[in-house]
Amino acid sequence: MIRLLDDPLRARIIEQLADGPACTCHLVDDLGAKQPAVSHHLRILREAGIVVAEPRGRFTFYRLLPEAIDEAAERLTALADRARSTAGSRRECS
Amino acid sequence: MIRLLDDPLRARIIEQLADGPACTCHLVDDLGAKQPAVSHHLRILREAGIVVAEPRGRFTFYRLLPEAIDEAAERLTALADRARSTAGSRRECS
DNA sequence: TGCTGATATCAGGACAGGCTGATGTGATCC
DNA sequence: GGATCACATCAGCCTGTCCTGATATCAGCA
Repeated sequence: MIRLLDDPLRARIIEQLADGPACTCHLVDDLGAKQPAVSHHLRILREAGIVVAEPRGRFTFYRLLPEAIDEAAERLTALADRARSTAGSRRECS
Repeated sequence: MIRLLDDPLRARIIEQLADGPACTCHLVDDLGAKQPAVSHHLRILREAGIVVAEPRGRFTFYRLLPEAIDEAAERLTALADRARSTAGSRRECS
C-alpha cells in the first residue's frame, strides 16, 4: 500500500482528498492534470481501497478512507520500533 | 520519503535492517540480490537519510534510522486525521 | 608492496508505469 | 430522442528507474 503513494500526481490527489471529498472535475481543475491521468490514478487508488467512489448523477465524488492511511502509518511505526529494539545487535560477517 | 519505500527490493532491505544493523554482504546473502543492486539502493536510502553507513574495516554496516520512519508515519497519521475532519464537507461542481 | 576480499560506481540494456489523444459509456437537459 | 457533459477506458509513446556485467576503490594481510 505504501508504494501506492509513490507517484507525485497520486500524492497530490491524496493531499487534495484529505481536504475533503471531491469529484474528478475538482481534481482536474486544482491539479492542472489531464482528466485521463486523474481517472487512471483514481482507479488505482480505488482498487487498492484507499479511496471510495460515490457517483452522484453525472459527477463522481471520491472520498479518502482514513483507515487505510492509518494502517500504513501503523506499519511504519512498528518498523521503527523494531529497528529501535534491535539497534544494539550486531551480526558477524562470514 | 514515502516514495523511497516503493521499490520491492528496497522494502526488503528496510525490513531486513529493522531486524538489526547489517553489512552489505548480509543483505546480499539474505535477499539473494546482486551486490551492485543492493549497493545502489543503499546509496539511495543513505542519501535520503533513512539509513546510515558505518564503515568497519572492509565491511560497511548499515543501520536504519527510526526517526525517519517515524516522521513518515506521523505525516500519514496527520493526513488521515485531516481526512476525517473534512469528511463532511462537500464542494460544488462548476 | 602485491594480493584478496568487500563495496562502490559506471555504462548499457530492459521493462514498468505514467502521460496523451481518441473513443466509449451513462446521465442530464432540451 | 438528440445533444452535451462528466467520467472511464484504450492504444501507443516515452521517460524514469532498475538490473547486470565490468571496473574502480580501499582495507587488511602475507
